[in-house]
Parts: sequence; C-alpha cells; structure tokens
Amino acid sequence: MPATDTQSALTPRGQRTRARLLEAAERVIGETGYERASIVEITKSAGVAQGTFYVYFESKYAVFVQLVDTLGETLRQELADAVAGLSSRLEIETAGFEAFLSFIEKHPHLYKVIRQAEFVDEELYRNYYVRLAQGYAAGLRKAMAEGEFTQLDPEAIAYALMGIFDFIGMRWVLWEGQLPPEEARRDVMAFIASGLLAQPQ
Amino acid sequence: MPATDTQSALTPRGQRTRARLLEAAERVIGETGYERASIVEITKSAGVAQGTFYVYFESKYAVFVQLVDTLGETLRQELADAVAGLSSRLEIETAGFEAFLSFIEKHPHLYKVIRQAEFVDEELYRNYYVRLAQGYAAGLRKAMAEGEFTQLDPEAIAYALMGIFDFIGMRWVLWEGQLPPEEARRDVMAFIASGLLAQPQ
Amino acid sequence: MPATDTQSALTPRGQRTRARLLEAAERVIGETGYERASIVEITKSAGVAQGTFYVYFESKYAVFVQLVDTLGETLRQELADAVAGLSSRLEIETAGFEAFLSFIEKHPHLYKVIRQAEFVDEELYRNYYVRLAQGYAAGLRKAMAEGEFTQLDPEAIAYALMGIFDFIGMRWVLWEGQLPPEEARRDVMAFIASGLLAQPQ
Amino acid sequence: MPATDTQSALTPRGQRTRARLLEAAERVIGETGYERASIVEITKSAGVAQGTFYVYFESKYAVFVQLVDTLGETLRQELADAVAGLSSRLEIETAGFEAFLSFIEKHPHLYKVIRQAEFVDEELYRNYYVRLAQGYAAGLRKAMAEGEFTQLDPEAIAYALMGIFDFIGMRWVLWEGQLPPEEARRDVMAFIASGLLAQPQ
DNA sequence: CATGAATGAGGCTTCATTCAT
DNA sequence: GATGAATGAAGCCTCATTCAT
Repeated sequence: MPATDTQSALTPRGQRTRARLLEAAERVIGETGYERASIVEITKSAGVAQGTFYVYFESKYAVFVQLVDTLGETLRQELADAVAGLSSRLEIETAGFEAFLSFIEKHPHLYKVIRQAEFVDEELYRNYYVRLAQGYAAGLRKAMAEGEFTQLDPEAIAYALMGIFDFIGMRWVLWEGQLPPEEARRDVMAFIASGLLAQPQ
Repeated sequence: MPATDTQSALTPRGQRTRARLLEAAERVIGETGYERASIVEITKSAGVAQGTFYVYFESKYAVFVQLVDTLGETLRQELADAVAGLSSRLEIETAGFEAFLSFIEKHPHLYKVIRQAEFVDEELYRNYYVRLAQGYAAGLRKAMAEGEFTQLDPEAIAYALMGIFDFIGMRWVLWEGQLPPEEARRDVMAFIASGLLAQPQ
Repeated sequence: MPATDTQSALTPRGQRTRARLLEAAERVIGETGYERASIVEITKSAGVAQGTFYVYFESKYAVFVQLVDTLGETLRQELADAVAGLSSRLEIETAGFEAFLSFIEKHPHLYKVIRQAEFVDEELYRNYYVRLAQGYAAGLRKAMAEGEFTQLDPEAIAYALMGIFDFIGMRWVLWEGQLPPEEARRDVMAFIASGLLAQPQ
Repeated sequence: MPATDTQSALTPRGQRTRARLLEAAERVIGETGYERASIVEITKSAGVAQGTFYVYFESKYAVFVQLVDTLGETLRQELADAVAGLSSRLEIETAGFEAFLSFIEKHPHLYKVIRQAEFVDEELYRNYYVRLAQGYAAGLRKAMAEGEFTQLDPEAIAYALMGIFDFIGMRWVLWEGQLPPEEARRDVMAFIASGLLAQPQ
C-alpha cells in the first residue's frame, strides 16, 4: 500500500519529507549501526511521526539499500569528476585518492554505511566493491597496456589500492575526523607510484 | 553473578562445554553477525540449553570480547612464528602476508568477528588495529633506519600495508574461500617491495 | 526511547489506555506484589498487548514509582480535605484517622503498594513516611505549643500514631475488608487522646 | 530425596553447614528481599556449593518459612524472658518495648524477613501477628480485669501497641541502625502509659 | 556430604510494522 | 500526506531446581 520507492509522483512537500528521512537514516545508521538504529530514532531525528517512515520506504532494509546505492553513485560521480581531463594514470591515482578522502570527510556517516553492509546484505556489499574494482582494474589495465606501469594482475592491484585507501581513510578521516597529514598522503602516494613500477619477478 | 569467565576451577566437563560454546559463538557470530546472532542459535549450535551459556559467559557481549581477544592473540602469535628467524624485511613481509592469508583461511569466522567490532564496540576495534599497526610500524621504522627501505611515514605505510592485506584477504579468502592465485600473490608482493623503495618526492 | 511518561500530547484514546494500564498495575501489583506481578499479567488485565505497556511507561519500576507518588498525593489530599476547617487537634486526629481508614478501604491495592516499596526502593519508601511524619509532627508541635497537649517528642509521637493507624488499618481494612468496628475505633481514639495528655515523667 | 527439614539425624558437620546456610539466608533475604535473594547468593554467602542448599532445604520457600518461624520463636522467647518476674503491666510494657527494640537491633535482617512475608505468604504473615496479638491481648485483658487499666477493646489496643513498636523500631533501629534516643523512648512510654488509662468515652 | 554443571521456564524489554484517523 | 497508537514476535538474561559424580 505505502512506500513510494521511486521519487515519482511526490508533491514538493513529500519530497522534502522523504529527503529528511533519508538524511536522518544516514546519520542514525552511520552512527549507531544498522541493527541498533531504530525507526523511532530515525523518525525522531527527521522530525516526523513514526508512521511517516512507511509512507516513503517499504522497510528499514529498503532505506539501507537506498543509502548504499546513493553512496555508490555519489562516490563514483565524485571520483569521475575529480579525474576528468587527467591523462596520466599517476595523476588520476593521486586525484582519486584526494577525492576519496574528501568524500569520506564530507560523508562519514554514508561511508560507514557501506562498511555495515557486510553484515546486513553481503551481496550488496560485494557488489559495491566488485563494481568499484572493475572500473579500477580497467583503468589500470589500460595504463599497463600503454606501458605506463609494469604488467601486474590488475584485479589484485585494484583491491590492493582500494585497501590502502580504505585503511588510510579509516585511520585518519573516520578516527581522527580530518584528512591525513600532508606527509602521510605524500608518502602513501610515493609508495603507490613506486609500487606500480615494480619489476615483475 | 555466575559466569566463570576465568578458566579456573572448571572440571574437564565444564572446559569442554565452554570450548564448545566458544566455537559455536565464533561460528554463529562470524556467519550471521553479532546482532543477528542469537543466544538461542549459539547454544543450539553448541548442543546445550540456553541457560548454559550464562554459566560460562556473562553476556553475549562478553563472548564477543573474548573472541576478539583470542583473535588478536592467535594472529599475533602466528605472525610472530611465521617470521621468526627471518632477517630481511622483505622476507618478513612476504612470510607475514602468507601467514596472514592462511590464518584467515583457517579461521574465516574468527576473522569476520573483528570486522564487526567496528559496530559493536569501536574502541575494541580500534585497539585491535592500533596495536597491530604499532608493531608493524616499529618493524618498518627499523628497516628504514637500517637503509633497507626508503624513509617514509611508518604509520601511514603500516596502515597502507594492512589495508592491502585486508582487502586481498577479503577478496579471495573470504569471498572465494581459497588463497589468492599464485600470480596475484606474487604481483602484490612485487608491488609492495617496489613501493617500499619509493624515491622520496 | 518511547514511554510518554508525561501526559502531554496524548490523544483521548491514549489517555484511556494509559489509565487502564495504571489501574491494572495497581490491581496486579497490589494483589501479587511487585516482584510477582508480571507485565504480561498487567497488560492482560488491562486488555492490551504486552508491548503497549512500554508505549506508556518506561519500565515496570517506573509504574511502581508512579503508583507510589499517586498514593502519596491522593492520601495527603484526602487527609487535608478531611481536616480542613477543624481547629482542635483532637478533632483533627479523629477526622484524620477516619479519613485514613476510608482511604485504605477505597484503595486497598494502592495502599498495599507502598508497603512493598520497602523492598523495591527503600528510599522511595522512607520518603513517603518521612514526608508524612514531618507534616504530622508539625501539627503536633503546634498543638503542644498551644498547650493542647503535653510536650512530648513530636517526631516519636508522630511515628507512634502512624504505627497505630497502620496496624489498625492492616488488621481490619486489609485483612477483613471492612472498617474496624465502632467500638475499636472509639477505644483507639480514646487511647490516643489520653496518651497525648501524658504527664511528662 | 534430599531436604532434611528436621535437624534429626544430622552429623555435626551437617549441622554446621545447615546453620551456615540459615544464617546466610537470613542475611541475604533480609538485605535484598525474598524475591531478589538468589540461591546462588545465599550459598556463596554461606561458602558452600549451590547444590548443597537442597541437601538441607526443600526449596527457597522452605527456608523462608523456617526463618519466619525462628523469628517468631526467638522473639517470643526474648520477650518472655524480659518480662519474667515483673508483675505490673506497665513495667511489663516498658520491658517488652525495650526487649523488642534490642531484638531488632540484634537481628535487623531477621526482622526484615517478617515484613516481607506479607508478599511471600500472606497467611504466614498474618499468623505471626495474630499469634503475637493474641498473647498481647490476653495480657492486656488481664490487666484491665484487675483494674490496672481502663477497659478498652483489648485486640484493638494490642494492634495499636504493636503498631507503635513496629514504627518506632523501623524509624530508629532499621533506618538509623541504633536505638531511639532516650527522650523518644521515654515519651513514647509516657504516651502509652497515659493512653492505657484513658477514660472511656 | 558435598559439589558444580546443566536445565528450561519465564520475565523484562525492544522494535519493525500495521492501521485507523 | 501525516500521525501516533497498538501490536506481537523475538531477544537477552535470571534463577530455582535437578542430577551425576
């Protein structure tokens, strides 16, 4: 009966309410975790009544999926914007790293959402990374083909790089609430740049 | 009031029961996640009555902490054993990587437990990584001091390396249920080895 | 998180439900005692689902406190009304005695609630009596100062009088379900009246 | 199978264990209340294993009854001893009052036990008071017949006096942990003495 | 005599969801 | 569109009691 999962056919007022709920869900789920986050808390945080939640979302799980999707789209978009026009893979790598870190900084709650997915819906979680990794690996493969880097297993390197970014983001942005110090960022990039030029063994 | 959290004064029978419960908790929590894992499920899986759980553990949370501690200790021990006697940092790195992967392979449930801690008890989670990182950074610092590697921010590099291992482990061991293919392992290590020789920028 | 403990913003329907729950709690706790009274029993007696209890009260303990508070207020109010306009302390004493007995008769469950407080929350229990005794002692002190009675330790006498009323109320109203026979009431009052004129020793 | 409720046929060691359990039960039940008092707590406090409890008592309820019985007997005995040889009712009253207070002082836990009985087993509770009141009323009746006091309803007066003692004992001995100040005791006795000489109205 | 492991019923509380207004 | 009352399943935990040793 309820649950207008597509934004279609929503009055402006409805759109505002829906947006407020989504923000609140991001905040609350990001802070307390999916399981501990209650609909009561989300609606309270959004300033609406409990029942209103179900006017816009089919279930708690549905918002979660919505959030993960939003995360993926937003992140991919921001990364694409950040590297648009760059040609050297190393520049791309650096710009992507910076964009990723500032994305987490701007949306720490949203970023924590994806980390939860592992225990809420593993497929959702994998898809997020698989998709990210595929794009990543494609870029690497191209750069390797063009001789910019050594030929290394692109998928493995993609996951390695994502791991680096993830842990650096966790250590400084999530835990410290700020970007890593200049020195750390520079050394990590130097490490990556040099790594990508590895001599095959 | 009950809960014999110390192994002291447990009859052999009691020790067996406690061990069965711990295994069951590892399995169930690892598979379904902390929040979704119920005491009913754990005790059923251990083949004991519900109340028996509380004879050995103070609470659901308490077993969780127990598991995380066990994980930390076991992993640190296995890593230490794996690299004992090696002198070159690169050998240590390689051996540690292999040991880490085979640890996850042997204890996939246990390894998933730590990933949950982020949402169960963030401090526990951080401590786990902070402690690991400290040891790691110390080793790197020493190798750098001895000129084996370029001087880079040891903490940042430690987190970067942990991130690599974590994601590679996730991608192949957790998702595929097996060690990464030989090629992937070799290329990742080549990447790391070369990265550690980065020219400072 | 829920629990609208303040009556604010309750729809008429909500107010009715809350009132039914409060009555049921009074009945069940009064009859079976705080510890033996279960939420299941209370909600069943109120004709609502178990969860509904927690829409209106934070916990079992919270209703208990609510009941004790209500008891105190109602009793003090009824006593005040009963003695309003009377000037002689003896008349006040008599009227208070009668009012107290008929209060218990009307609210036997509520009265039994306070007797439990001793084992549920001793502070709550003491406060109830301390407060009652203070008002009582103040009245006695005044009457003594005006020479209506002998000068005796007002606090001790206040507790003595409360003890009398309590035990008489217990013996006849609680145990017999009816007011003490005329003769008993008269003799108890004669005892008190004469006692208050004791010659200091 | 177990439960040697009569002390018969107990080895000396058994008698000691039983006594320790009884003391522990008095302490724990007196402090935390019957319902909150757990067998675990009692046995721990007695320094024996959980199962040992059921070697000596049929159930938790059984010890409780045992304690109430002990209380009644001990108190009646001490009161009897205190007034033995006294002939004037007033002396008896005074000595009884003092004996009662010092009994509570020596056995505060035991005394709190009886107060709980109201919610554990109302009949037990009533019997305790009924029995006490009967003896009391008999003494009063006799004194009245002999003209020592005014003729007043003996049962009502007995309950009134018990109420006084109970509340004075509660206020000072239970709450303060010490006997009421000299002045309070004297004034209460003066009040009683004078009350007993009331002119019938 | 004594132990301590094991049980399972039952209690309090939470919370996603439904529904009538 | 929005509300908030109501639901009931399910979860964690406690504890009196039993039993094999």
